[in-house]
Amino acid sequence: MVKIENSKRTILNLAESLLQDKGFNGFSYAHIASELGVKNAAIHYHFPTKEDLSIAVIQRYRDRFKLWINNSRVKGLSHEAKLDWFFTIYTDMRADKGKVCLVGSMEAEFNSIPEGLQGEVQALHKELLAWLQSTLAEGRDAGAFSFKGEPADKAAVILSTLQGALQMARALGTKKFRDVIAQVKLDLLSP
Amino acid sequence: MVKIENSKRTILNLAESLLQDKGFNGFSYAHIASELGVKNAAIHYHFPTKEDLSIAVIQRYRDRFKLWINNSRVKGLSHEAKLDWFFTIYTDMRADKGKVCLVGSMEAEFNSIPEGLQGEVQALHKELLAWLQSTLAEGRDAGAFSFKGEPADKAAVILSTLQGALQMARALGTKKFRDVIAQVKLDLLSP
DNA sequence: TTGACAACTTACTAACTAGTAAGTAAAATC
DNA sequence: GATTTTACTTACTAGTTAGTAAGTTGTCAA
Repeated sequence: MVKIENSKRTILNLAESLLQDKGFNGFSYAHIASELGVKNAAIHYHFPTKEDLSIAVIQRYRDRFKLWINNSRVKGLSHEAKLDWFFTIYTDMRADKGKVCLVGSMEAEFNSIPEGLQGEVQALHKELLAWLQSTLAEGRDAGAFSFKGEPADKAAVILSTLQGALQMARALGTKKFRDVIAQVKLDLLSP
Repeated sequence: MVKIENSKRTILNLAESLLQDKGFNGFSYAHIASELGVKNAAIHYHFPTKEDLSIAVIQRYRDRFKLWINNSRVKGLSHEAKLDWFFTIYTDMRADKGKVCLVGSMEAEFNSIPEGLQGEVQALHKELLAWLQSTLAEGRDAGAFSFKGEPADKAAVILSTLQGALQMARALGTKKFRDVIAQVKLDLLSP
């Protein structure tokens, strides 16, 4: 018996990576198992079903995001720096083998993923939106951002843009992605 | 032999619908065949491989879009009405069983679709961007739109937003989608 | 030292996948 | 009226899928 340390975490890492790379219908237990050098059944031992595994990936991501935004390092940033921090989450994904955000990946195949997973995706999307909304609201009140309309709507626009731009970059390249980020900031920062 | 009139077109319609609903990895020849009341092999007769079929769907969509934008009905519209026409393409998709745009669907699973299909998706995305870019440029020159930066970048932002918003709507509902459209227009139309 | 448990492997199933080859019947062409 | 072509069906293959059941082995606690 070859022991892999922290199997559960390693499986989650690989599953997250595959979800962002190929989507729910594009990856299999065989992919994970072969990459890990174990048999399919070993994955089923830790996560009985594909739904269980995918849900665990999203839940871990939700926990991680919650930790980040409650961390004093992020809380202490200026309004503009908070926004930049959020954007780096997406630029980092793009830099990491052209990954796409989990939410976008799973919403694109929303109608062919299990119900429990749909619920997790919905919850994550709401949490991302909520943070961005309040960050935009506070930033505008403080004079750091300039935009018309409701912070909730502007947050939905910006999050949709980031999600779409990561996908666009797969066909049209990273330069296009960077241009989008720059344009979003231009729209938001100058008066 | 039960004859289906215009089989080829009917198959393309169904395949397009399935691609927008479940994505490339989420649909099979069996889905199409059963919906059509024929056997799998009948689909293979018209489109030998899944790649052939998917490419044909995108090519037809590209032709359709080219026809639309060269049609005098669209060419004769005001700048604002042109933008509204473009937005209705997406609101219609949302209204039609929560479909997602072809480009977004296939870019989300870009790394697990055939190469030839990737090329078609890329070509379609470029064509959509090109039209939107020139529409934005002309509209701003004429004083109908107001935005900072390059039309090419603003077009990439708006297209990414629409693409992301259709996906977002699957988890968060149609109201959120309409809010995004309204916000994009607010950002673009008022001075 | 024993026995329980964790973390696997082996071996399997049933369903589904894309794709093929050969046959058939109606319709169009000659 | 004969022949070819079109649009299928039947029957199949080889590979992949998620998932299960039973057996194995190293580790650790009592």
